[in-house]
Amino acid sequence: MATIYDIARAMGVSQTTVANALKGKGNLSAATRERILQYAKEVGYRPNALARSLTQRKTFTIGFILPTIANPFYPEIAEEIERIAGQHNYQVLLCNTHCDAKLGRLHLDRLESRWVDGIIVMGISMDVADIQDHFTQGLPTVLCDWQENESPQGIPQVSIDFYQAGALAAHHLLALGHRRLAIIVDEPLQTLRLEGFRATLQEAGLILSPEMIQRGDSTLESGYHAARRLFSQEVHPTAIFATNDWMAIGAMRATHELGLHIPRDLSVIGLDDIVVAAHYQPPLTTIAIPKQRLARVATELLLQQIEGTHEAAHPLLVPPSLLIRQSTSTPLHTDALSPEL
Amino acid sequence: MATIYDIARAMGVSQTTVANALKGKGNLSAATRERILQYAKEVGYRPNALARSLTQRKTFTIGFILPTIANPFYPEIAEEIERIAGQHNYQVLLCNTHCDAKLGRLHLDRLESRWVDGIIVMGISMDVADIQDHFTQGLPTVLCDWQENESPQGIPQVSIDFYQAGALAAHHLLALGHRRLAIIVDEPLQTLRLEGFRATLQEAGLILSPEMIQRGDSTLESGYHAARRLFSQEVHPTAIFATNDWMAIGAMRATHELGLHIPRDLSVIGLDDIVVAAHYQPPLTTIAIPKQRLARVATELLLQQIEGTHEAAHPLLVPPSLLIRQSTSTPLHTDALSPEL
DNA sequence: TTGAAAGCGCTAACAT
DNA sequence: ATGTTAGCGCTTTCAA
Repeated sequence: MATIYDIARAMGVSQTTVANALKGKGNLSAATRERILQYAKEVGYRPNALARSLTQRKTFTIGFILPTIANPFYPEIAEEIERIAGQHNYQVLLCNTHCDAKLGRLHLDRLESRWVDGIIVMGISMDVADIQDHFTQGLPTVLCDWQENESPQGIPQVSIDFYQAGALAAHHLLALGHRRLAIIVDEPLQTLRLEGFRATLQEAGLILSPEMIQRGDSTLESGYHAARRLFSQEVHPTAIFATNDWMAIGAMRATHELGLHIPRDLSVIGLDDIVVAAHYQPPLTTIAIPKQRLARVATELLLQQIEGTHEAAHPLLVPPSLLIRQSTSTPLHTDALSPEL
Repeated sequence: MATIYDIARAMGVSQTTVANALKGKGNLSAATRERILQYAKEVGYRPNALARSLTQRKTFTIGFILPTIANPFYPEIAEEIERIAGQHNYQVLLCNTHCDAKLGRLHLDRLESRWVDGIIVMGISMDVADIQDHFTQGLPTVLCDWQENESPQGIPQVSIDFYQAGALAAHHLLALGHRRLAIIVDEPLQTLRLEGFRATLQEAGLILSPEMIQRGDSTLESGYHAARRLFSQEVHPTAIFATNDWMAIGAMRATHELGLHIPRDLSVIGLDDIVVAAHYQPPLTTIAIPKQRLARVATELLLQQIEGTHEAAHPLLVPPSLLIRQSTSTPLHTDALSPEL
C-alpha cells in the first residue's frame, strides 16, 4: 500500500507537497498537483485513517452500546444511527452488552482505547456509573431510551415520551366510546405509560380501578394470562391497553380462545409497533414508537457534542403516535353487562 | 490521558521499561515493575489502540457488510458475529449498504483506510467485483449466505444448504403421508430449495407437476395469492411448502379465509424460522435456518484467515433443520378428492 | 511554490 | 536489568 512518502519519493518532491496536492490545499503549481494526483490514482493511494487519527485526535468512529441487537427493537435504530453517522463520515462500532455490567465496562474500555469520538448508549445496557466516569472525563455521550424513571444528571439524553403514549391509547379508546377500560402493564418498569393512561381517564371522569390493572412482564405469555384474569372477574372490560405489542398479542390470543371476537367484543391496543403487529389477525392497533426519529435525534445530539456545537442538555422527548388498525372499534353495547363465558 | 512516555518520565525510567512492565514481559526487577504498574493504575493509563495498530499493522477490527440490519434475518447473526469476535478481542464495524453498489464501495474504502483486519459480507449487499479486488490485494474476506447460484472463485464462503432445506421439507411431508404436495417459491432466487424438494419427491416416486409450483416474491401477500391460485384449481394439495415463512403465513391466511383448517385440511411448512413463526396460529412448522451457527462458522473462518491458520477454501455449507410445530399433520383423507370450497 | 523536521503513542531491534 | 533509537503514516509548524 503506497504512502505519502512513497509518492513523494517517486515524484521527486516532498511529503508536504504531496499532502497538499492530495487535499487540494496549500499553494502549489497546477502542474505538479496534476502529476501527483495522477500518480496517486495509479498506485491506488489510500490515506491511512489510523495515522491521521493519531495526529488529529479524531477517529470518525462512534460506539453504539446496546443490550443486544437481536432484540427486535434495536435493528431499525441501529440502521438509522449508522446511516446518519455515515452521512457525516463516521462509522459505527457495534457493542452488545447483554446487560452485563462487566462486559459493558470492557466495551467502554476498548472504545476509549480506540479514541472513539463518542458513544450512544441504549436501554439499560450498562452501569450508569461507568458511563458517568467516562462522560465526566470528556467522552461525548448520549443516553437513548434510558430507563423510564432514572435520569443521570448531566448526560445528554433522548427518550420516548411514554407518558404521552399512555395518554394517546386512552384518548383513542375513549373517543371510540369505551368506558370500561383495562390495562396490562409491566410494572414498575413501565409506570409512565400507566400514569399517562390513568390521568387521561381521570380527565374524562373515569377511575381505573385496581382490578382493571393487571401486571405483565412484557412477554406474550404474561399478556395472555393477564387477559384471562381480566375475563375471570365479574365485570369485563370492553377495551384493553397492553403496554407492549407482545402482551397485546397474548391478550388477543386469550380473547380468541374464549370465543370472543376482536374488535366486536373487545378492543385491544398495544404499544411499540413491532413487525408482527401489522400481520397479526386482526392487525393490531398500537401506539407506534418512532424509532427512526429517536435514532436520528440521538445521533445528531452526539455529533453536536463532538463538534462542539452542542447546546442545551435537558432531556429530549420524542412523541409516539397512534396507529389505527383493526383491533379497536366502538364497543358493541356500551352499557351492557359482560357477555357470559 | 497519560502515555507511556509520561509514565516513564514520572518514574525516571525509559519507555521500554514501562512498556515491559505493562505487558509483563522482558526482564526487569519486580520492584520497578510494581512501582510502574501502581502508578499506571493511579493515573488511569489506557494503551492507545491507534498507535499500537499503526506499528503492529493490526487493528483488531472487522467490518460487517450487509444489506441492512433492519432486515430481521440479520440481527441474530450480527449479534453472534460480534460475540465471537469479541471473545478474540476484535470489534465490529457495522456497514449497511442497502444493496447500493456505490455505498458498498464507499464502505469498503473506509474499512480499508482503517486497516480493518478482515470483512464479512452478507447477502448480496454489494458488487462482487469490488470484493474480489480487495480480496486479491490481501484483505481477508468471508462471503456469508451469498446468492444461491453465484459463487465467486477463491473467496472463502459459507452458506446455508438450501438444497437440503427443500429436501427436509419434502421428507417431513412425505413421512406424514402426504402425496399431493405443492410448493410456493421465489424463483429464480430460491431454485435450490425447489430442486431439493422436487428431487426428494422424485425419489419417492412422485412428480411435482407444474400447476403445483406457484411463484411468490417472498412477501406475505405473494404467499397469500399463490395459495389462492392453488385452491382455485381442480386438484388441491394436502400440503404446501412455502420457501420462506412470510409466504407460508400468507398461505395460511388464505387457507383460513377459505374456511379450511390447518393442519386438518392442509399442512403448511415454511422456511427460515422467523420470530413470528412460533407465535402465529397455528404455530408454523418450518425448516429453521441456524443463524447462530452460520455466523459462528463465518467468523471463525475469517479469524483463521486473519491469523493465517486458514486451510481449505471450498465453500462451506451449514445444514438447516426441521422444526415441527402445529401447522403440519397427517392428511385427513390421503386419497380423497379435494374438499369443495 | 516547495521542503525539512518534529511529533502523535506505541513497538521492537539493538545497545549498554 | 534498563536505555537508545528508529519507524509506523500522517499533519503541522516553520524555513527556504
